[in-house]
Amino acid sequence: MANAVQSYHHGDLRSALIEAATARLSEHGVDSLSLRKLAEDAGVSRTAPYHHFKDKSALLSAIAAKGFSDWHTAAKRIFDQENKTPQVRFREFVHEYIGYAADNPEMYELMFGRTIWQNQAATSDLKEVAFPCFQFQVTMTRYWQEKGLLPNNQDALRLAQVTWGTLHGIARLLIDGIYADSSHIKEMCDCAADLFMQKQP
Amino acid sequence: MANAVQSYHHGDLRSALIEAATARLSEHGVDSLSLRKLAEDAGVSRTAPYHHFKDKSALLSAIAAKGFSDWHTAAKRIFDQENKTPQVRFREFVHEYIGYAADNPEMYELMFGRTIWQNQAATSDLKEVAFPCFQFQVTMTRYWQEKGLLPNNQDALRLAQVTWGTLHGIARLLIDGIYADSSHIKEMCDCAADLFMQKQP
DNA sequence: AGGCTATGTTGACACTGTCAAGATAAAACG
DNA sequence: CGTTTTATCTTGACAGTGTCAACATAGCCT
Repeated sequence: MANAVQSYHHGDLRSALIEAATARLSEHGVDSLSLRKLAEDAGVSRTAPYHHFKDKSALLSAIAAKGFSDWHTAAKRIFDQENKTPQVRFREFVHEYIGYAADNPEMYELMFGRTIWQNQAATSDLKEVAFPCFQFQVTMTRYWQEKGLLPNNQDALRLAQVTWGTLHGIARLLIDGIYADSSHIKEMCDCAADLFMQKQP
Repeated sequence: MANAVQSYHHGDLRSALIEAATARLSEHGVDSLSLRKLAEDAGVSRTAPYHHFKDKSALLSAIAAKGFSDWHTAAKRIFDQENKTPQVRFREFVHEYIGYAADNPEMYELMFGRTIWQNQAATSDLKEVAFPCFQFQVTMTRYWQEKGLLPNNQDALRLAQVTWGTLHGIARLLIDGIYADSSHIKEMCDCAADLFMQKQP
């Protein structure tokens, strides 16, 4: 029953809420996301969402989970291009990562912001999607180490945390508009890639 | 009149608010900071703070400004130690930066979080303190380039954004508890420092 | 048919930031 | 000194928010 319009039971409120929230998120930001408004958008009463999500944080986690899943597949797509050299793919990955963050600032903020992670507030649901995503970063790092792009004498996990940290940090500086503006994204990405690959062209 | 206790006029409400807010910040986090509670703590009515701060964001900016000022002097202190080699100082700086963030997570979150920066919400007051702080990062980067620690063929600003981005990113991953926990801080710092200095010991 | 469960509703509560209007003290000025 | 201006603080009010409790409805299972 996907199209019930005016019945007592909505039919698929959970999906409707996530969809409305995702739309509102990218337009007005995570701070303007209120359960009550979302409920109104979906045409239900204020407390209806509580039958589908434990609380607001759980709704946000569900949205973020979708984001992680999407990003994970995007990352894999870049990483698996076998017709390109590891160097090229590495550089592409850097650009794509920052690009994703710059193009979806509110989603990125939600996914990697404290809102859903602090105080062990993360749903187990969320963790199940996010952790493989994090883990993939380590897998890629190990590969880049094997290919000689990154120093081989460092622990892969540690190195992954640092390289990812770099991308994460640049992304956040850009998103929050702190001493970095979006007109220099490409230069920053190349600078970071060069720095890591220890190859100054 | 610094010690008026029960008079109609508080005497130095502005300072009292900042002090109370700073204390509450490090204990309960920025999210639990409410103007009303702060006012109550200071023994004044709910709307009294509005005669000293345009709005909540202005109060937060004032606190952050203090944080930037403190950090700036700390950074200068490390950078100016002439009895140590640039290498040692660079490594120390990395450790100090992450250490500061790890020791004052809520303050760091406030200073470098979107709360006070988004939507051009930053007070000019705040900018005046924060920008020299950012600028100092560039100055240091240029110095490290001259000393051969960092690649000399990169634009100093760009390189500063990347190196600072790295520290910022690691700090945030740690603070938000995303795939990095505080028991490996030192290893992560050394890994980052090694990566930058292109010196694998 | 009857009951269980999922889902939706209204009412209520305790919060929040912020504005408007009035009260009071201190400072400035004649 | 008195008066007026200004800075500060107060109460009242409003529109929001997340969330709980109690109740209503509809669909599904036996």
